[in-house]
Amino acid sequence: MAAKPQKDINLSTEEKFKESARIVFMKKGYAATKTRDIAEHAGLNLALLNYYFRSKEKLFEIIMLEKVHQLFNFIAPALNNRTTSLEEKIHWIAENYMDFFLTNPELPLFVLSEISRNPERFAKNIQLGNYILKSHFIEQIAAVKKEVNPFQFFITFLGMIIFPFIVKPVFKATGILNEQLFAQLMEDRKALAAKWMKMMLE
Amino acid sequence: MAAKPQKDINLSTEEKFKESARIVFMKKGYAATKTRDIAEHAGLNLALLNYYFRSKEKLFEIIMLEKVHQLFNFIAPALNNRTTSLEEKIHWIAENYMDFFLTNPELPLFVLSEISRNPERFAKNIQLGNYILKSHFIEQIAAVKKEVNPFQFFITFLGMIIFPFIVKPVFKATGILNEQLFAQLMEDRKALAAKWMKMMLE
DNA sequence: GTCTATAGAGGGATAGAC
DNA sequence: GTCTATCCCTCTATAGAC
Repeated sequence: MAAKPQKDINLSTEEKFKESARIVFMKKGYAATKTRDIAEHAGLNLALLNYYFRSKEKLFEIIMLEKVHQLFNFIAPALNNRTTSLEEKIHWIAENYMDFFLTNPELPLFVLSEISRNPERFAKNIQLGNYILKSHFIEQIAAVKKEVNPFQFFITFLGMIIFPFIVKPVFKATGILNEQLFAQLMEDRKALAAKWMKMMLE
Repeated sequence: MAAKPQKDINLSTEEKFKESARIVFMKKGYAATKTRDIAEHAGLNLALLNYYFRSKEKLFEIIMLEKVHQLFNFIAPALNNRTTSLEEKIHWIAENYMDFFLTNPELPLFVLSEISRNPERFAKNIQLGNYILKSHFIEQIAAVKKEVNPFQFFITFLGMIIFPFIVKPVFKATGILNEQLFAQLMEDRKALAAKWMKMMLE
């Protein structure tokens, strides 16, 4: 078996910067992040950041775009799988979205707050909106519940999964939650979200 | 009838600063806000900001505390009304929380993102956590659904109401939503959220 | 490619006149 | 209380040696 590549150590300088930028930007957001924070986190010289990325803004755009794509490219395809039934989709989404956010817990609040602070930057993504609105999942929902706007179900289902990750910091600060309890609740929530969603559509 | 007090015009200098600080901090967040932004928005001299509030940090703490209290002091009492049935609470909450956020649409994302960026500042609010966990609403939920942690229902119900306001900027940027459609969806959502919540508890 | 040194702008805060 | 002027530190970005 080949030697496991030593993570971080063998990364190129550029990759080390990006890796640190992901961590620091995600934690502090664009405005509160200093280029020095990123350079120090990476253990690299500050001047190199500008050598590789020209500016803080440019580096941020790279990371942000990457995170937005990571998020939407995971969420969107599941909605458009034309080979699965509505019930199958619901179970798959509840299970896999939850796992995705359990491994990327900071992603939703980061993306949502940065977009809301600077919406112009994302106005180009109009196709994404239609992609979701005209997805197979939405069609299937519309077919079983004609009276209600299917978007209402979609947003509720998404909220069941994502909202806990958004309010976690608050409940942690108030002492209601710790990481272990949260993980357990989210594990249980996979089945609950699927059950509730199906109930809403009956 | 007494003359209506002229809003804004007759405010004290201190109040004018606070009013502008609310708007600018809510829109940009702490880190991206410049004290000059606030002074300009208020049409006042920058030096006066420090005269009245000592520092940007102190002014922010005043606004932030005010917003957190506004949010939690609205949310919490409804949960502890011992004179209403579970069903009555559900209807009241769906209707009135929604109206509250319709008039304060930026509040949730502002409070949630600023707390998650600086959780230490709010570690003192431990009593709030227990206040919610031991609320009459949670007790009533636990009484009808013993198998599931009542917190799961609470977070879902809250998410049904708040989550749409958090993702609104994204869906606006992608062109799915405009303000008018959003308002209509939220109006419909009052009844839907109550119906779904009752369904989950049956 | 990587470093040191520093330019240059921005932004929080204060001194001091009125 | 309110103004002008300005201090001074921080932060982004670049020049230039190696």
